[in-house]
Amino acid sequence: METLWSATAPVTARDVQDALAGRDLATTTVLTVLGRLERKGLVSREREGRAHRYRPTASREDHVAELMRDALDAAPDRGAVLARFLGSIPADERQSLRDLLD
Amino acid sequence: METLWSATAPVTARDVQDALAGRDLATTTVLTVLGRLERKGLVSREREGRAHRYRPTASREDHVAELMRDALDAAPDRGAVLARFLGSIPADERQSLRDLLD
DNA sequence: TCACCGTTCTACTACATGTAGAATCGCGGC
DNA sequence: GCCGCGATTCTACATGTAGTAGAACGGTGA
Repeated sequence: METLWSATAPVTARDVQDALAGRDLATTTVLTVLGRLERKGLVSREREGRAHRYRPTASREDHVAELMRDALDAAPDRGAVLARFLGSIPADERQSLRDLLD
Repeated sequence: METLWSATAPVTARDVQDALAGRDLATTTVLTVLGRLERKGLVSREREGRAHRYRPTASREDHVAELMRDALDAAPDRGAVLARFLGSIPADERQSLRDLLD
């Protein structure tokens, strides 16, 4: 996912493999993982000639925000969770939140 | 974890088993799970006679808040995540956040 | 037509989780 | 002093997911 998110345009499996050259992965490994990510709805793909181009279905930021909401949804007392969450982040981020809320 | 969080006082394995009577679990099953939760630091226990009493190490709210932070920490652009997060929760919760920030 | 690239199918390892039997350990009653 | 019984520990099996990759297949350009 990091590779897809870092790319500015939809990438091919080959691109991903090249981007992860340090890990020396087989082509099929990359394809398998991309296929699983597609099954999970994290990426979509479109045919381009013989190959496919893969793109994330959501930005990294949207994805993380969704994870945060999923966590929040797991608690009955959402207000209490939010209070504790606010208490656990740096003060300057609390300020950012204030700004964002205006 | 839900059972432990719902309890007002530390509980024994037997208590958990009774609370989950609908699932008809073997005693050892409950003990195994409690042991694994302890290994992961989610519960602590103290001896009481022949048995142990288990308690969550964090409240459900603290736990969920921590999950939210863990998610947030996975993103490079925290501000962007927070912005999207705010946009994805109900308006009245945004208001709660404003109140909490004061 | 044939080699090759990308894809699909299948498979193996490692690990987490849900479940539970077998073995053990210690305390209260006889 | 010994025994039974409840609580614990150890071990084990099934299932699901993630990481990895080989084998087989299908279309396209030379």
